Amino acid sequence: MNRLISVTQVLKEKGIRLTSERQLILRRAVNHLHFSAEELVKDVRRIDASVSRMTVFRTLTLLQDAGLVEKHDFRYGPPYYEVTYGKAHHDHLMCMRCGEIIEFQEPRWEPMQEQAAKRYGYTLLSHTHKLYGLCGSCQKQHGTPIRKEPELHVEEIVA
Amino acid sequence: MNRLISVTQVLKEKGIRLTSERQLILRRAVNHLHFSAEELVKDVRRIDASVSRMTVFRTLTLLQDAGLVEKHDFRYGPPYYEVTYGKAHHDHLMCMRCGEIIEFQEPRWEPMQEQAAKRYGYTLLSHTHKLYGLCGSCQKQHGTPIRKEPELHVEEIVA
DNA sequence: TTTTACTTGATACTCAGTAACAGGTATTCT
DNA sequence: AGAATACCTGTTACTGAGTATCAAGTAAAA
Repeated sequence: MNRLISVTQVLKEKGIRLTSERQLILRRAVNHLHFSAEELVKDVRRIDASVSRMTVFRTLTLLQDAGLVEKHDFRYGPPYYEVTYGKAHHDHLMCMRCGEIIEFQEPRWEPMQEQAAKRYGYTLLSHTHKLYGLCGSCQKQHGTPIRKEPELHVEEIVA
Repeated sequence: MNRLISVTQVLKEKGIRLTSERQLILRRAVNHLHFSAEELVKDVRRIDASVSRMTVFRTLTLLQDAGLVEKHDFRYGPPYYEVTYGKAHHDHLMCMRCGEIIEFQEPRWEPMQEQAAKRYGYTLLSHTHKLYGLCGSCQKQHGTPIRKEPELHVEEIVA
């Protein structure tokens, strides 16, 4: 499992220069599953404070454009990034209380999505599918959820 | 179709004071299908400049908490808000080039989502499902898409 | 009528980036 | 090797989308 090496390989093939800053950023990124941009900045700068915030952001968009990293807007909290290179496409399930994120695959849905898009004359290029709920242990703990939902739903939980 | 009246009804029932500012904001909100916060601010202040940006934001979160308005993070552009009160749940299909947003219903998916969540011990409370692609007329217009996708995908389009 | 609770606008701040630009480092060309 | 070019980086400043604080105003309740 040396994802880092194959990622740098891909960058080289795309003619993207692999500077020491980018190497460090990549090394830190593959080390997290889901991370916010600001988290990555802190993480990188803790190791080498001379790397600027800008470079982290720039590298992040670079990697996104190269299709190696994906950005996910979850409903709660900041956007999360994820190194998707070498991973199969997957959807996300998030616990609204503790914030746990689970990745799951559901390939059966893809033809249906394709079909739905086609109904409106669209060609489908990508999609995001996110489920929100309560994980097993959070279901047991009553009280105010950390990440609030519309009243209606909250009532459902408490009941 | 007087959605405004029933919305204000709901607010009254929830004990939310219906001030003149909130009334104006609501009136403008139901007038748009999808709107960004900043758009709504401009729209409201064009009519009554004494209403502050803050009040618009506060009202927006108020309405979200009451379950009357939903916020959607699309991959391209700012977050969009939508008055969902009185509308059935729906998913979204967005054109990556022109930004058109189509709402569609796919109730057959819901039990499957329920099931996926259950597999991980989760109780499902809500979900977002967004499809991205090119609409009919944008498919014909070659050239650089306005809203860029990872290289891999763009190649697919052009090919 | 007075107290209390809710609303509002002003100001300042945060978080997640983007833009502009000058200086530095690689690459490539000759 | 040296010059020209392209690519990278850090600094500073800015924007967009909000959040936090607070004082003043307004409405509701006691």
